[in-house]
Amino acid sequence: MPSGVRGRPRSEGSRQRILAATRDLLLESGYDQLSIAAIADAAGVGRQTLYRWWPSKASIVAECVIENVLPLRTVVADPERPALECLRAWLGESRRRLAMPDQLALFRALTAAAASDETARLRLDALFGGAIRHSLRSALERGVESGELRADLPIETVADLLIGGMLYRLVRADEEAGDAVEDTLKLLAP
Amino acid sequence: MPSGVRGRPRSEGSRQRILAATRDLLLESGYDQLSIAAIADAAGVGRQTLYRWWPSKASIVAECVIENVLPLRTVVADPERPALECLRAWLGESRRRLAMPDQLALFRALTAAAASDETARLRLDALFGGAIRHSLRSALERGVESGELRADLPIETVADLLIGGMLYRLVRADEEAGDAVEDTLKLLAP
Amino acid sequence: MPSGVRGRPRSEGSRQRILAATRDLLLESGYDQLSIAAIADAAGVGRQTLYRWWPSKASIVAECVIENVLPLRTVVADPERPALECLRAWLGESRRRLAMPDQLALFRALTAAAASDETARLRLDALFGGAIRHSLRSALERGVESGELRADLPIETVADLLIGGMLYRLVRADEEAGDAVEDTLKLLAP
Amino acid sequence: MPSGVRGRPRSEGSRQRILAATRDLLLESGYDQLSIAAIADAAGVGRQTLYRWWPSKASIVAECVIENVLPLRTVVADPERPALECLRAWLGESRRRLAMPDQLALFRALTAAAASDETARLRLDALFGGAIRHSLRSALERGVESGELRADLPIETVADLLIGGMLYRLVRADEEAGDAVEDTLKLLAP
DNA sequence: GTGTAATCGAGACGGTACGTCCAGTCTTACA
DNA sequence: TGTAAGACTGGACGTACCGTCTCGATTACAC
Repeated sequence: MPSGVRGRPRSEGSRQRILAATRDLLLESGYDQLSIAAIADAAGVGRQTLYRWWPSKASIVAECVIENVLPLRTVVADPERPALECLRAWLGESRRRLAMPDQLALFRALTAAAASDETARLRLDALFGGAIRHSLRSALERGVESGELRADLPIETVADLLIGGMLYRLVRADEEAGDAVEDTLKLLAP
Repeated sequence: MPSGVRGRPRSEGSRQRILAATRDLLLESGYDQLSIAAIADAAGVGRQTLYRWWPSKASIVAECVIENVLPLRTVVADPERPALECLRAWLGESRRRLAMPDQLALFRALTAAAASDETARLRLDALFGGAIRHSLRSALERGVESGELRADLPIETVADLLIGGMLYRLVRADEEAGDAVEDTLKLLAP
Repeated sequence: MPSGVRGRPRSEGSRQRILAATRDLLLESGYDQLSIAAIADAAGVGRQTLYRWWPSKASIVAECVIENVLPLRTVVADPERPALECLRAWLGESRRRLAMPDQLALFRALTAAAASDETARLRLDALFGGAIRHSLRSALERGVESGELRADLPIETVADLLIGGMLYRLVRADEEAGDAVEDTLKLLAP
Repeated sequence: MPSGVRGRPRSEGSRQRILAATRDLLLESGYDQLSIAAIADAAGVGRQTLYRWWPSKASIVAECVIENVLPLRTVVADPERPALECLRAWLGESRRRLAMPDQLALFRALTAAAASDETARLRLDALFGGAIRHSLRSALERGVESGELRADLPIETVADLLIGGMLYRLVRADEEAGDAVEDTLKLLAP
């Protein structure tokens, strides 16, 4: 019974080293300064190996995110805890992350990647529109059911607004004033 | 009494031609394809003139926005009309713009610029955090006063969420479902 | 047993085209007008290929000479003919060459290159101090042995003076008077 | 009755400062690195002032030589001393100068200027073909008259060879062996 | 074992854009 | 009018990457 695979197989070690090198360089110097040649050199890998497997710089970065190589473990709402508490935790934790220079730079890099490259946009949207939006949505639904949140809450729209609010902080230059977390929750309360 | 100004003054004509050329090229081919050399050539200007006055490509783009060279005339809430109507108009018009490929590409370019360049971030934030936020805030305030909106509305936070909601659409890959405009307004209603 | 050679080998064709293009441009417009970008364009070669293999414009010119790409085939003393006749031929031919505008411009370019660039100086000296000086020296030695020239002739010094005399003509502005060839030979006669 | 000269007269101070600055920069970094903008800045002079009075970089350098701003005081044969002694002094002193790195660099700069620029060639030839050649010629003539040198010495040709011998040392890369001074004199002896 | 085939590292290739430097000109205010 | 200052268009410089290509070497499967 013949196998369908001929020739030397793809090197998993190289792939891992490429993702690790991308992560390091991205955290060091940001998305714009990241070059494919530098990734290849840092990973000890031929340049063609990168071009063979990824169509663009942005998609390598996106794969780093998907593979959890980049420290982007998003706060996922815990289905056991009350909805309001979940949302408060997500809002607060997100804000804390964006106050850390490393994480801020990283998120900005991802935003730049998504804004300029179609492939990266698709992959990143799969993450944010998938994992994050789903967990937010479920927390909102639980809140509505339990009466913690307004009964007429437009779930989809609110989830979009919450994620957008995070995003807006990335491209803002100044610091935010006031207790945005509680203000946001007030909006959702009955 | 000697004047403090020596030497040939900066050419306003060159500056205008640079901004116009930047606008044209940006709308044609997008932010990533935009090169400083191409701007200089299209403007009939020496390359050094660009480097003399702007620190980066992104900041030229930002100045285009500030100077209203780019067609970004934001919908400013009309202080004569009812607040709710103003907000509805702003939300609807913003969504319509982002449905137009040209405008979408342009906004994405600006987002990429803001995400990757400090100078551009400062300039763009002055616009969005200035003109747009201010008009949204005043509309929200009028709405609270007139009773059209909830009395306990956290103005600042809501303005951030509304702008963020717009921004999130830029980096999303898929289409939005539902009547987001009315859903958003429902959130703010008493 | 692994070979020590890795990567794509240097393209001999590109090297040849670069030297040919340098020759053409040099004969057309002179050394000062010669630019690396123009060579690269004329040779249909990337600019980096030039910088990869040559440290300076002058050393490319020098390599042209070494490779006999430039029409510098020096008059080499024929060991069969009498020494005096050889020297007379070399002196006369050299003078005739420097009377031709093309050859004069070319020699001036080489002199400028040697005067301003260390690499070029080394390479050109290998030519003049090698081929030309060697042939002159052997002619002088034959002349001394056969009695055509003074027995006490300081060979090295005379060779230097003869080459120097040629060189001096390059940087002189006015025309030379008198029969310099015969005068020079008279100096060397017994 | 008004003078025939209108407007502000040429500033002699500026001219002096320009020549001084040219000398300093030339001795520092060589002819190729010398730029008109740098001269103007170092001299505290407007760039236009340079272009108004000199046609090229090389001609400024040439004027430095003519004005003895550059330390090129050539050994002029002393008419009181015996001819042979004069020539020996000139040959030795010239060789000593070319052994000093500063002087060598300076002479090379002048050679490069003469080889690449018509104006500089004319001006420098006026110096070497004027002052130096004249003094050499008169020393040779005295030597012939006094019997110190060969009676049939071709004065012009020998002067050319002596200057050329010096010149050749400029563009040579290696060191010279042997006692070239005495060898040269031997050639001229009866 | 002995092909056959695809991947690997390395690195040169033709190009594009960068940001700097300088050339030579032009336009101010001042002397 | 000459001068210092300094902005202007234009263009070469040398560097950094891009995406492609061409090597020898490696590593699997198929025969």
